[in-house]
Amino acid sequence: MNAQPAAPKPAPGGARAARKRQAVVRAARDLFLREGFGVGMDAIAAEAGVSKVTVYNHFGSKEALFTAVVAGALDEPLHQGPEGPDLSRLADAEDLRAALTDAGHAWARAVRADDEGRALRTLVATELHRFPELGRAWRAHGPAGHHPAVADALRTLADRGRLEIPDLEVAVLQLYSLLVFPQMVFEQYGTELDEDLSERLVTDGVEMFLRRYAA
Amino acid sequence: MNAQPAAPKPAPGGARAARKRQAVVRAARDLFLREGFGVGMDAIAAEAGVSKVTVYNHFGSKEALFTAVVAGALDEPLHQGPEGPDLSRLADAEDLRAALTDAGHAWARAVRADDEGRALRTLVATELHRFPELGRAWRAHGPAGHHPAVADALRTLADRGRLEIPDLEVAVLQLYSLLVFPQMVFEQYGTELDEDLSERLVTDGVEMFLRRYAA
DNA sequence: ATAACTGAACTGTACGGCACAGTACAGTTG
DNA sequence: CAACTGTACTGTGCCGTACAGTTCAGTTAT
Repeated sequence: MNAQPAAPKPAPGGARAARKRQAVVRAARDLFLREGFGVGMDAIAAEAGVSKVTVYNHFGSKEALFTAVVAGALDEPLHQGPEGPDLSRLADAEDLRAALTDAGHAWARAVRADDEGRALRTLVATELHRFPELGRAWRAHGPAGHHPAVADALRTLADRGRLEIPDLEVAVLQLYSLLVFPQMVFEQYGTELDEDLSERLVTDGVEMFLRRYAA
Repeated sequence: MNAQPAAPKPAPGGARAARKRQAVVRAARDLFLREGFGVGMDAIAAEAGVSKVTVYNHFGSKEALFTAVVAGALDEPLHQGPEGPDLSRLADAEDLRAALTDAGHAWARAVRADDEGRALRTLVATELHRFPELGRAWRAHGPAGHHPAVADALRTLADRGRLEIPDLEVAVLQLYSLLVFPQMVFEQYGTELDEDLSERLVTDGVEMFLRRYAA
């Protein structure tokens, strides 16, 4: 007698199973990001080098596969921010201007190089109304996710008397606005911000920020 | 003898035809924006109160309908910027800070209220690889579209000695970065920027801009 | 002017073809 | 023995078209 009469599906377990499952996840993520939710399951199975039945043995339906894969991609720390290390150095930097400029360039490069990030953003933005469950991970992936780390760095800088920040929340957003948002917005419009302009934006953005908040 | 043996389809002309056509366009735009390209032609025809054949008599295929409707929506001046008028006043304003703040609030409100604009952005961003023809209108709809007007306003202000702007292109982008981009980015992530924070962002953004560029 | 005529545009339904989600099953691999 | 494969199958949904009948706008005839 099954204690759970509505036993949906037992997910396969084992060494091979794990390998196949990972192959499916990778293929599904790539294709979903490139083609959107409209991609066929046959294509995913083929890309993964796997039978379609195997896909259905691991994930019970297309929607389950989609949410699992996308939620997983959103939670990967890679997309949360490969620019973490710079922040710890920022609070202790001697030359604050140089440190900020370096951080800005790192951010700009990260945003520009992150093709998967852009695809992920547009994909979730379009399918969000069909998969509301993704909302949580989605908002965590947004700018509010990086928020605390930058806020900490700025706060310690203010505590040490190197900056004078009346409204911390605003200052954090302004830093983002000057250094990363232009990259993100233009990237969404497919217009590549050329190297030179990007350079000028970062250095001048740092200048602007320091003129406002330097003690 | 038809001089054009490959006569594709003559689009219907006349008073009634124009009405029906407009009904189709409206319905298609609404449904495409709400549901994406996946919406069925039957649904569009039903929403327009029109037979499906009529749709195919006007636009020959689903893709043609899509490109026509979306390109039309992109070209509508409404989405190009309902904030035009403020710019002409900006150059002549006595109280520059107040004028900039007003303009910022107007922009913020416009971006926030423009649900169709957001839907349009995500829709085109997702389907752009399948309809490359939209690229032109798409980029014109982006921030580079408003660009010239703002650049003119800032240039005249600089010519009159009220601002000191070494790099006009950067200054324009910074103004956008501080006043509009935060709204756009958060809006894309579904996170509503609350009223108070938005207010502080605008006033403080203007402060920052003026401290950098005021003569 | 009113009635009859005319042709283009529109309607409703039904259908062909195709792609795709999900399943069944018999056989294979580790 | 559990997981995987390959193929073939069902069912469904949707694009695009065919066809037979109806509405509409304008022109001509009376």
